[in-house]
Amino acid sequence: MFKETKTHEVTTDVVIFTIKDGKLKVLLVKRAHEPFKGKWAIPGGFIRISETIDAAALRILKEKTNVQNIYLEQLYTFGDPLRHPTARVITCAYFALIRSDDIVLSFEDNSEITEVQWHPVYDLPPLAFDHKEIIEYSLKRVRERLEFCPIAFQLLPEKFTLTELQKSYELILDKKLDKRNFRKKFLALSILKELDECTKSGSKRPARLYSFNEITLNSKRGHFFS
Amino acid sequence: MFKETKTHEVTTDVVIFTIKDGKLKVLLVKRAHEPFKGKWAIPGGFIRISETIDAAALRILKEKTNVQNIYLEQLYTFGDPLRHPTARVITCAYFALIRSDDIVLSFEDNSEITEVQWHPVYDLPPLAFDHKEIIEYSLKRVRERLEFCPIAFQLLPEKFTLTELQKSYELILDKKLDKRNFRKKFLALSILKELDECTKSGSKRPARLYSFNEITLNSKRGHFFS
DNA sequence: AATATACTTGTAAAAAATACACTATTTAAT
DNA sequence: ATTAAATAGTGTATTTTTTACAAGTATATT
Repeated sequence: MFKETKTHEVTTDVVIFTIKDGKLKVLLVKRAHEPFKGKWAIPGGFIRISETIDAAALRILKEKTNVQNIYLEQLYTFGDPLRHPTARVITCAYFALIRSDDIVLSFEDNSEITEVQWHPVYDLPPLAFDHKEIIEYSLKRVRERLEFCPIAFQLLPEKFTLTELQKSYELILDKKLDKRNFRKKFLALSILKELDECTKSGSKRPARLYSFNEITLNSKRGHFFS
Repeated sequence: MFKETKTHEVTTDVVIFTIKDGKLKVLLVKRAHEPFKGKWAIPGGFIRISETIDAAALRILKEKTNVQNIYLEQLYTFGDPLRHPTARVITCAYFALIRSDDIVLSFEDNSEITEVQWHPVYDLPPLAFDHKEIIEYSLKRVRERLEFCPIAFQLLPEKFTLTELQKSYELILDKKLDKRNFRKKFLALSILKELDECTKSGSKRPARLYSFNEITLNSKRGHFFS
């Protein structure tokens, strides 16, 4: 199919999750050019020759969201020769979790992209390349991580209620959890700091606010220790 | 450090584990050329332009061990620009578990390699590139897998005793396990088939032989279901 | 004051993990 | 034939973890 002399191109694609409007969403960009012109895709780009892969993924993330210092983990490297219709492109995929609040989506005008937007992960448009598979696999990985490591806090604001925390778990795992058991388990982990504040009662009974203690995330297959 | 026009090279390296002489070992090759001439390294090679990454890893594995149909899982992609002293080489690392018995190590004469040998994983020689890190990370991953998935059977012969199975766990986890609890847990999993045979008493009391029921391994982050 | 809504809390049962010591079968030596 | 040495095999009690499950509390609205 390809001449053996042709070289590989190496990219990184970043699946960026957030919670917004009570839904779990991923960031997608609309492609300006062929292949897959007009189709939605995960943000990505070429890895520069003197840049680590992590740095490339961070750069992509920052270009689109202007966010730094977030949880970013290498997911898997996808390299089927047929994944790109006209070239051999190996992509090292990452996933990230961010709070969507204080984020302004952006893209350079002269770019490969005509739009940037959050899409509900359980209701995605048709995607370019193998990006559907990459997102599904990301979701699987995030769920695995959640079992061992409270990475969901990356999706929450600094101060949050236990109900919000539980909701983020439910969105990711896509199932209901028992409220009392959830709270019991989390409080036992002693990674939560109970604050002296409550929600300013948007309505109804105010809820206690919590924040996370500093925890150490090891981003290369992040397990955590408090 | 590199001109941005220079292209990446993409390789795959495979950490191959086995149990031999009562020790957990990895397969290393001695490099014939610079860089790291004469140093031991994990077997690896370039990914061909129309080959999947999995296929490339299998090819490397087969070249050195002539083994096929074994557990092979993508580990991580290492891409520090400084990991190779003179080029930008991104490597997609895999690990594999094989039985060393019926294996004849081999390498082509006109090759990059002057020797192929098993080395105890807890007593490694100095290694080329970042291969020490890659092996350490493999070991971490194998241990993680072992918690959920009895991949250790890949290291055992067709028929084995429970003591041999336990020993393989102890070698990988590098700690002693309780004999009764180990047996209880494994028998409860009902993935073992008790055979009507016993060891032909090399000495002492003969031990019951078992084999594994067919289990499905999902090699892309293999979990298993019996 | 009554009502609606979301917040908070505890206990009992089941399941899983752990700790722990003796008997059984064989070979080799006397 | 008896004994010693080596490895195989087995069960129970305790602790820990997970699960299931329902009623009272604080605030805002009417």
